[in-house]
Amino acid sequence: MPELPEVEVVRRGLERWVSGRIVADVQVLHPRAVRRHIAGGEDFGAQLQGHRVGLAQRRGKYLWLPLADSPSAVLAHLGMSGQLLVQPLDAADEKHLRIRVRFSDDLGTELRFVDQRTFGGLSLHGTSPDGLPDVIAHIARDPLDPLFDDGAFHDALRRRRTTIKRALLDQSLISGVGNIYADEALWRTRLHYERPTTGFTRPRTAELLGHVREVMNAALAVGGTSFDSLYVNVNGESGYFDRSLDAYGREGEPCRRCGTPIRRRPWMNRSSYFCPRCQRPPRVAS
DNA sequence: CCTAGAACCTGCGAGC
DNA sequence: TGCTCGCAGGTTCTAG
Repeated sequence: MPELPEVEVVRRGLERWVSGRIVADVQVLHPRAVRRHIAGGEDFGAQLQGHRVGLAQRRGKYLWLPLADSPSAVLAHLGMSGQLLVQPLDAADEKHLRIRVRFSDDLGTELRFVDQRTFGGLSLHGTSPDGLPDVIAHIARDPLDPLFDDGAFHDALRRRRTTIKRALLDQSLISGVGNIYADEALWRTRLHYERPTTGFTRPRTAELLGHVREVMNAALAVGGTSFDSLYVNVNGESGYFDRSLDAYGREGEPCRRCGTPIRRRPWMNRSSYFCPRCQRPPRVAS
């Protein structure tokens, strides 16, 4: 489910409720949840035991917990339906509870990875000197990262022979953008999702990036309050979804700029939402 | 090398 | 009621 803003909310929750604690015990309840940990669930738990968790980090939609005393980290991806929850020890197990992590303190809470569709998962990996888990070296910086290079992104965009929404979802070009925020940023920029990237001008790229950042920051501002409790709740519903979306999920509803009904088009096994008047398709679109 | 499409899962709501 | 179909916010592998 989650895109960058939701994952960042989770990261903050982990930093507050999990960082600094020492792992006592790990239970892997579904093998698919650790499939990226090649050595398997037993090994995953054994490797974590006794280690102190460092400050939670994030790049794009990936987040990780460095082990304070080793050059490795627990990498997490929420996939489509993943949640990381901090729950009281005696709370009933969630239906789709996949991994449980207990700590050697008396705070009375544990970390749970819950995931219905099992596209997400946890795994342990070595980290490079800058702290990045080695398996996500190909993931680009995200647009909220101060070191994101707008000029390099523009150049890479023009080099690609593809269309703009595909490029926005390509995590090796720019990370953290998913289907919702792609549609939202494109609506704000008045760009059709099938616009070829080749002809992008510098100002157009700059405008698009500006809107990507705006929509993410807006979502972050709303969702950022939901972790201020005992629970690290990711379950999406940052509150932003219901109220503030201009394009995504609004098929048939009037465009907030021009009143034209928003359209939904099947696209890459999912959907694209756009205003047919504000976001004109390219002339030679297929 | 690059790009487009399928595959990986489970559950929910709509329609018959 | 119960079945099938379409749909869900992601990533990765493979075929061309």
